[in-house]
Amino acid sequence: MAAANSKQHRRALIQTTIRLLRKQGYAATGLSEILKISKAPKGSLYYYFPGGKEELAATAVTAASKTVLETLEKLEHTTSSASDFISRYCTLLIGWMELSNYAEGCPISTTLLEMVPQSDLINKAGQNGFASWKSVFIRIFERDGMKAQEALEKATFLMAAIQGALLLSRVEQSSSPLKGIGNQKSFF
Amino acid sequence: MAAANSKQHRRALIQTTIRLLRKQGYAATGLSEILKISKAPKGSLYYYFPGGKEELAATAVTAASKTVLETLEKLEHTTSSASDFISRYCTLLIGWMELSNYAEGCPISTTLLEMVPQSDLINKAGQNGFASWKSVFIRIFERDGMKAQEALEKATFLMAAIQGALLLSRVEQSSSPLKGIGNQKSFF
Amino acid sequence: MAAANSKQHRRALIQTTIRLLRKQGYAATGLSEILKISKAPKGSLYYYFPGGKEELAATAVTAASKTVLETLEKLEHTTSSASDFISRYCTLLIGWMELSNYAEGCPISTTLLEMVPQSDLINKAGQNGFASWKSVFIRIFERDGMKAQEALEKATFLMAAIQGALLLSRVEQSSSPLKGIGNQKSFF
Amino acid sequence: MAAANSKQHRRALIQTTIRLLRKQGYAATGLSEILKISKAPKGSLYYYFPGGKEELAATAVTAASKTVLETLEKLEHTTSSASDFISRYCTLLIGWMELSNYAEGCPISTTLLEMVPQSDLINKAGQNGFASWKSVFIRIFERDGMKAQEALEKATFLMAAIQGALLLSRVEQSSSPLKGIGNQKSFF
DNA sequence: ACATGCGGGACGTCCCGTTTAT
DNA sequence: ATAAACGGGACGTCCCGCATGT
Repeated sequence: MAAANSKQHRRALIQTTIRLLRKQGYAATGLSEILKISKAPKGSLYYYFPGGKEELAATAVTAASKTVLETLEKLEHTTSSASDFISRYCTLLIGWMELSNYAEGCPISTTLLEMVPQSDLINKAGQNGFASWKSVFIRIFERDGMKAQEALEKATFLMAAIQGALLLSRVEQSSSPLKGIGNQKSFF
Repeated sequence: MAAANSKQHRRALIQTTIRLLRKQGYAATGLSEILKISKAPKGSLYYYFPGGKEELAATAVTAASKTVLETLEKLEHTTSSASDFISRYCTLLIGWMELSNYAEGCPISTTLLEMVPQSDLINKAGQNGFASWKSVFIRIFERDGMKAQEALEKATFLMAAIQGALLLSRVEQSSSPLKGIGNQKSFF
Repeated sequence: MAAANSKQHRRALIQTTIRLLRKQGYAATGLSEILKISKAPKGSLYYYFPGGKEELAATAVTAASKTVLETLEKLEHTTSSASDFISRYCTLLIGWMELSNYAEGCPISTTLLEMVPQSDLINKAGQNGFASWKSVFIRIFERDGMKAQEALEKATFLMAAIQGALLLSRVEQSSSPLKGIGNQKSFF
Repeated sequence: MAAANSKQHRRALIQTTIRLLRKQGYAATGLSEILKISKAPKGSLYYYFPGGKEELAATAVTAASKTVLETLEKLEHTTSSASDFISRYCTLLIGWMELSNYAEGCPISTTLLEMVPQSDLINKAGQNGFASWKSVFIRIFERDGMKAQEALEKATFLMAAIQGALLLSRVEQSSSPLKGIGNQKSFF
């Protein structure tokens, strides 16, 4: 029954791509590797993503961003202060990093660093993703009574610190950079 | 006389690799591309770097790290407070980012994100590089009278913030994340 | 109402195929290219031509041959001598070649050279086409009072000369081979 | 011993390509097919022909042209009149066509028809080949006492007739078009 | 009758990173 | 210290089934 798993291949393709991009980045991830793991036929890939690897990757970046966004929003609704939000988010990240042996950090940053100068499509996807996360951060700070301008600055700063900590954490194989953010009183 | 430009080829190879890794990362950088730009003969590459691409890249990472370290040390000696150091460093980074149209951020982070799970050699080179930079940051904070433990934490945090800001800056094509760090009073 | 442009897609498919085969030959002409240009849906192709690409090409060869035949017959009826016929035909061909910048010669010879050893269908279509043209040539010579046997030989020779001249004309990007035939007194 | 068959692979590649181009044309001939038959490693192809398929094909066209040229020159030196030359050449061609079951005509015309509008390299190779053959034809006619201008015209005409006859011969699976040229008194 | 969505795998070409032999 | 030669795999995309509409 072909219709049954109609868009199943498409989904599998995207999910597999998200995983591989997170681990290896764009260039190191072969289409054939994606195909093998996702068990999707090559023809489907070309059918769903006529733009080939680039389009698939951009779609994966968008999808991964959305997943992160959902986590952030859930956290937004289950915490009451920015301080609480930050420390709980860091705890979450630390858990993931340790679980994956510091192999899986931000799902999109590797790909973005590689591809921003080379693919508008992926660049756009990344910008949108980052912007959507930042919106949550901004709301968090505003909820604490901060003014718009200051909240924006703090949010940007927080995003940078987290991204950087994930990067360092990966390279140093240690969660201490992330711990540093959780403890930091710097944001208030 | 081949001996004249004896190690010239080696140098050219490394410098070219640094440039390309910074822009495109590891996987996207072809050996043939390096060869063409550096004008080194193909045989030389394997003569100087028997470990092939991986060894060349690790060497490039180390060399690039050293260049950054020298910049940091120079800054260390021409500033008197951590606050001054940070703001001047950010100004420097902003200048470079704007000059390169946000294309050239940290010279090694892209490569590290790609290769840490796959190459011990490169991973080590990156860890050493990061550690050497961090040492400077620690000294900066200690010079301000901070205690060792606190200086370490601040230094780690600062590194994360800068790395993250460079990343965001590249993706968003804007220097505002870097500006945020310069203005931030968060480190004190 | 689908029936309105019922066979329109079929026609478009054939006409597009004729054009592409003339320019690029069989193998270089992709089904997807034909589909895109003709704006016919993929399903239609296999509905009208269950034999796929081969059948479509054979149909196109037949159709193109018929168009040429009609030109020849018109010329047959508007000229009175073989000599006149030949020179007017060459003038016609020269005009087309120059107009298309020597890109469009015989509409079927490229395809035939490629496919004769590989497709009976296309081979047959080509043989029929050539035979139909030759009939006109024969009649032309007989009209001049030539005997059947001699007319056949002259017709074959004339066909060869024209085909060869079109080929040379294409390669040399010059109409001089065709001019040579027009001036030739060789056929009498 | 790799050095022994140093350029052997190169030679094999070219010879195989000549054969396949003659039979199937350019587009239908796959690089992998060439590789398999010639038993040359894939890397060698790229090494000897950095321009890929196009360069290989152009080289093959040139080589094939030269072989034909040598045949023509040998014939030039073993015949005394143009008439003799033509009839002996046609006899030769007829023999080859019948031997190969009308599968192998002019070694380069199929490729040229396909590629002239698409590859300058191949176009040039073909033009040079054709020109070199024509030179022989011209000398043949001049040797008979013909004036330069007339010899040129006759030579062009003869080339066209032969090329066309080979084409027809292939399509009609019969050597009669070639026989027609041999018998023809048209050239004098 | 006609059209389409979706799927399937085979190659095609390019080029990469690497040894072997000077 | 370098040239010559190698083999593997990347990505693209091609031509073609079967389902399913309408």
